[in-house]
Amino acid sequence: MVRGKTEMKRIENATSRQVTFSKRRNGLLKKAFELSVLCDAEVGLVVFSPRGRLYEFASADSLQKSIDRYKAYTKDDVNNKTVQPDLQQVKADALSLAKKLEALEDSKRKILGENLGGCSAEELHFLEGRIEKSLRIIRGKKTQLLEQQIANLKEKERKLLKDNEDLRGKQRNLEPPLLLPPLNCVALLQPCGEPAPEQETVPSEEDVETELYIGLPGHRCSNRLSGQSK
Amino acid sequence: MVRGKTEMKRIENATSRQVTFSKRRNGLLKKAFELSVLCDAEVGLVVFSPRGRLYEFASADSLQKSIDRYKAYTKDDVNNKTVQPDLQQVKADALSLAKKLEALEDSKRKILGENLGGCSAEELHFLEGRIEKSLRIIRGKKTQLLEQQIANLKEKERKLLKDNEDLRGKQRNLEPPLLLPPLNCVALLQPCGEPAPEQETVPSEEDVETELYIGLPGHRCSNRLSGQSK
DNA sequence: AACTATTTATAAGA
DNA sequence: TTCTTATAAATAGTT
Repeated sequence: MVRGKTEMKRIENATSRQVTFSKRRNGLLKKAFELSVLCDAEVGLVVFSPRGRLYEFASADSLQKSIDRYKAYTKDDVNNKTVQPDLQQVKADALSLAKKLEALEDSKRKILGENLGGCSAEELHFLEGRIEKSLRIIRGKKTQLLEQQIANLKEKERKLLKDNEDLRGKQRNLEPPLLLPPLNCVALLQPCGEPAPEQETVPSEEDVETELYIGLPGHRCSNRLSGQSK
Repeated sequence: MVRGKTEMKRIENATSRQVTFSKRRNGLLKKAFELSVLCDAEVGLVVFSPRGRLYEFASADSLQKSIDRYKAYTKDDVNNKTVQPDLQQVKADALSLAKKLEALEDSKRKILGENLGGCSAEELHFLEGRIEKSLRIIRGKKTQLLEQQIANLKEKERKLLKDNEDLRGKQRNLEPPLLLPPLNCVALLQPCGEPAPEQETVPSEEDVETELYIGLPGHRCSNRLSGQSK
């Protein structure tokens, strides 16, 4: 918000995070209060600091009252207490996971070139090597994938060309040629707008194409028409 | 807050109150979100408009989760002042952590070029860019670090050379010169007495300066000496 | 909803 | 933590 916009992501430095938390928590509580007073709204707010401390605000008599109203509003009271298997174990698990997570996050950040503050030259050198290797692998994979795509496309193209060839062959057998070039302008324009299937033929005469561009600016039926002209 | 501070009391005009409610509600929700992201805090917020409509925000998986945590927190506080999160909470936390961990591990693997099986070409391209950027950052940091080391070493070298020089100077004072080239050199060299090794005497006409350069190749005392020679 | 003059909030530094 | 300060954000009143 100040001295350069702050990125909307977790503040890495623990101290600034704590300071910012204090300030913004106060700001938020204040805003909540103001909203409730100015606009006569009921506001309930809970904030848990990263270290588990609770801060709350309620414009109603109590936060519980707002919670109850919330429950009533969402009309569910899923508040059942089940058995308590060993809590200690689960807590230990969670703690361990949290530690792993933090270590992993740190590692990832370093790999991505963030938060390199405490790195020695050796560490940086190691990272560099690791990342160069990764880059080679990724590029290789990418190239491979793209080549595969290209191969697929070529194969498709080949098939389509073959199909076209076959179709053209059949059509020649069915339709004997009707018209000759100079006359075909009239015949050409008439059928435009009718959804004939895609056909492609080799345009042998230059005048045909020219004729068509002028006749139908913007919606050249050239494919179909030149096809039929044959 | 603008065009004259607004009094902190209910806005009487119903329309302004409604408008202000909209604006400030959004502001409050935004602030709540920012606090949770920037400071890694758990925030739960409910707002009921004067007409009873509900607006809510929760940084946790659900607002219910934050409410539960609130309950657990306050209950513990009442009971024994010890933060003892309930089992459900801890289990949910552990589950959530485990999921995050898995996602992060996967992400890191991909960044390191492992496990690229399911990646699309776009994804690979993105990874590539990300990693190139990282490589640039890391290399930059490394270069910077190495340059710093070099600078430090040079500084040390400079100091050592100076110390040497000083030591040499002192020594000259202690040991009267053994060789007495031209007369004027006697006076000159006395304060600059030298332990033999690098002493060459090539007395010539413009002797003084020449004399000195030769005497201390590389670390000319010329300043001091030539100063004296004047 | 958009604008804009001001007030607030707040990041960084002391 | 608290104060200061420069600057980004929020927003009251207006259109």
